[in-house]
Amino acid sequence: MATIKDIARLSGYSIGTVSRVINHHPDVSEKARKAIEAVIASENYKPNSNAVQLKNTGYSPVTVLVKGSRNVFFESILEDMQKVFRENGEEVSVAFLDEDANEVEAAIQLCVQRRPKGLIFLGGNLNYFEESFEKIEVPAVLVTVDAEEMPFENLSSVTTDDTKGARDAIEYLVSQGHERIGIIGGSLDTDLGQISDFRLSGALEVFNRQKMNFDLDRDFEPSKFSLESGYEAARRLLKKAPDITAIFAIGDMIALGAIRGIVDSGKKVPDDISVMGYDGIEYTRYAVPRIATVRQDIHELAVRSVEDLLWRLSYHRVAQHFIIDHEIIPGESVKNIREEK
Amino acid sequence: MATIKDIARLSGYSIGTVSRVINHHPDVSEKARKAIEAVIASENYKPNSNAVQLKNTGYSPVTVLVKGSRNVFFESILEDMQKVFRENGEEVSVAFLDEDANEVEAAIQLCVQRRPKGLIFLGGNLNYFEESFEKIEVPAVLVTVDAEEMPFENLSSVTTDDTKGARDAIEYLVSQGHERIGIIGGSLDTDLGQISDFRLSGALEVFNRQKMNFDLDRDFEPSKFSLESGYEAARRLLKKAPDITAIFAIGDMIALGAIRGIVDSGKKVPDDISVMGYDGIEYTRYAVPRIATVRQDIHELAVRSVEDLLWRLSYHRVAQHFIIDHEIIPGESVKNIREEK
DNA sequence: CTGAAAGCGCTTACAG
DNA sequence: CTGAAAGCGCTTACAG
Repeated sequence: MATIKDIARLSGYSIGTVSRVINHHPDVSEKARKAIEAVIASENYKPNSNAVQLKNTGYSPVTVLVKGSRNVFFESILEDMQKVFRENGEEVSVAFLDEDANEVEAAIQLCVQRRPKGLIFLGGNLNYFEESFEKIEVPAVLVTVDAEEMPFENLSSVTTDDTKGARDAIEYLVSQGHERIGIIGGSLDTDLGQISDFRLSGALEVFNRQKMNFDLDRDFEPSKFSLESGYEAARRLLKKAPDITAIFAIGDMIALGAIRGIVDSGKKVPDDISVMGYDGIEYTRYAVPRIATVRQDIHELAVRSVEDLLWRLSYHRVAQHFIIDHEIIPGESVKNIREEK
Repeated sequence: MATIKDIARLSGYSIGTVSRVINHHPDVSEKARKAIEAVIASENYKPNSNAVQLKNTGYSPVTVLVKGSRNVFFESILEDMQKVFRENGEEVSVAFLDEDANEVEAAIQLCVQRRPKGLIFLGGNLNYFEESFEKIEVPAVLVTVDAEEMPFENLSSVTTDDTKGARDAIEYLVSQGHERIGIIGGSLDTDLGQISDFRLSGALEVFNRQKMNFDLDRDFEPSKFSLESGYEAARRLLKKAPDITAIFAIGDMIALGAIRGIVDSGKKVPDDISVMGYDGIEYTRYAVPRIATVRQDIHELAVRSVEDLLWRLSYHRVAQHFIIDHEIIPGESVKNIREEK
């Protein structure tokens, strides 16, 4: 494996000069540059990144911390992020965490060991950030949770407005004539810190404002963002609240599991129960029935996050907080029951 | 950020001794070990991995190269792999490639730049391996494609028998009374090198052996492993071959897309058209209808691959080739049309 | 514009 | 059992 020394020897220049052409320093003669580039090409030489990083104050590539490894929505964003990194010639490293891991502690560990030059959190819990993000010094972006209220100068965030998205979802169901609506997803025993908390609270807002009949004990079932969990939750919910006409699942994976749960309870979607999801993963457009959902702009979430980080890596920009649009996508899974009444 | 120098200074020992306790060398006095470990703990010190790797002949963590970034089946395997790595205290790095990228060239690049100590290929094309795998010197495992025939001593493989799996799938459809079967997935214009090629050829074997009515031009449609591609392929296939009673989609994602395509063509699954998938991703068990598929043992694929690599990293074992079981999972998406005749 | 030299944080023979 | 020193592959002032 060729090293910088080999290139120096072969080209007849010193390793210092070789290093300069590698790093595109201006102070190199055209002649030297040409000669050295030729040798680099013929040897198929690439700098050993360990050595490079050791010198460059020890910075390794940006790391994306993905919270929840079977999360199709996150995976879609991740895919787009990688494209943007690639286009900009930046390496990325990806680490997957459990859905209920403490991502900030994991990031601190990672900073100590590998010294990434930047971090992207795909999913996160604000409570963990509040507790210990101060120990992180590199530029970071929190994606899908708003960090505007956090007092950190090195933490940007890119999100949709989950509270409003959930409000819109419930209002959409109401507009279709639904008055008894159940909710699946998230949990009640956490402080306001995660996506699910915001979506839940948005939904509750509408119920309160419109003085709708909604009882947390009866009309709500907690669920993780998984098919299995959505399935079980739907079955439990139907037993507790047999009179609901619609279910708002706060994630599309939950909605998919819920639909199977509803069917296995002997009911039909949407004839007996309408189902609305959240996120807008690709599969909602192919399911039978097609699933109504709150679509987030996945591409925009990815591009904004990566570009913000890249800018801050190169220039001393301050962290920013972006809100990305969402949109209600009607679908076959929600029935308009207005006329029936 | 504490360095080994700080630990040496604080503990009163030399950096050499500190290094020895970090790496669990035997030749350290109990007293020194205790003292140094205490300082390490109190400083929350972790070795800078760039420096470590620079020295250790420059080896960075194992890298998993995932071919196709929206591949739910691969993602499930990846998840299990990460668990096994974690249990064994090994770091992993993940890189995603396009479905039709040349994974071997990508790996060569990666070896030059980052010097991973081992590689796992999640998906791959044997033709690329044949062309250039010889340039790779670290231990590697190819997962989901059999490399038994390849002449490489540092390449293990862990697969199911895709040819046989496809044979079993077709035989299952035949046992349910289907005689006119269409196939979606893969392509015709490649040499035998990828998963899709093996599955396709397994299916064709049965058609030939049983002298069934099957015409590649009429009864086959190429497709990538995606919802969209499966959808389009199913619609085209139904136009060309309106008399088929079943479709074998050589991947579950293709099957899911195909079902929507069938429905949008005005037909019902399974009443008009039965659909059989391949892989056994979680969602097949939650879809409506539940999807009949060839289930691969995802957990076993993951565990075998990682354990084989870890063994070979520590001991000079030779590469091995494992065949993992598969099993036909009946499902609501396939109708038994025997009695109808 | 170029080279010689110091140093990034670590490991590992080599002495003792 | 321990320390001093060389060296991994690179970058970057410092001279010239």
